[in-house]
Amino acid sequence: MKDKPVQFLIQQLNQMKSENKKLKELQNIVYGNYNDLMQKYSGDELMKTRKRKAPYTENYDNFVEKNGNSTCSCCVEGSNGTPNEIFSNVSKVYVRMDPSDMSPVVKDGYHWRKYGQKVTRDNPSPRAYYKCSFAPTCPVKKKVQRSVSDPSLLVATYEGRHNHKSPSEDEVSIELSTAATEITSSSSISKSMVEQMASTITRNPSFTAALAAAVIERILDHEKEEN
DNA sequence: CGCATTTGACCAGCGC
DNA sequence: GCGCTGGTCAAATGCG
Repeated sequence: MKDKPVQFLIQQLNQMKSENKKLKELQNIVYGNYNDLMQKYSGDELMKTRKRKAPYTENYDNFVEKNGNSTCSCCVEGSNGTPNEIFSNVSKVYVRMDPSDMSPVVKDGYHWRKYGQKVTRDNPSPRAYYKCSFAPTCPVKKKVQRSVSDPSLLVATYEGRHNHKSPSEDEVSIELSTAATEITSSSSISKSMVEQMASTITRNPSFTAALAAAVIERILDHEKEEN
């Protein structure tokens, strides 16, 4: 009886490892695309194409199509500590939304305060501007706008780095550690309870997005350490 | 009543 | 210098 929840958690762990492997493959694709871009444009040429000092590429539709990722719920792009400063501290997250859900909200586990909205020239969908409100000193901002070619795809552009942990990351770790404590300290825990807990966590869109955000953060931290 | 959101005004960068 | 555009501010408004 006691082994079943443990086996279930091991199964979940293997599943997470599998997903982690997929994320690594995605990361390699992103770096490949990034290197292609860097070869095509020198930093000066890239800046010449910018009306403003936008520190990132706008060509996210090409990115999605290149990877044939039309059904993925979440894709990431971005880099840090690269030789070219214009790409630093900026990342993009692509979130496919339910077509019936027209609210331009990306659930990524952080708390955001909307401070502006603007209709831009190249996209009829309004662009929303958010600041991280979880920590008063957190400098992170994000812009959220629907893709021109695919209105069900939300493009969230993050600028800066969080100087605090993700709230949802805390929640998830608390839930997991609580489950682990209960499993090891009690033999009466039911399998259905564990399954329900795992199901609740994995079906939560904010968990998925928060996981992606956490992976990006780890990658950026790793790169920063290497440089 | 307090907080978050909305939205028009304002500012700054860029091209002409 | 002027107009266009993206980004930010802050007063007004809405909601729990």
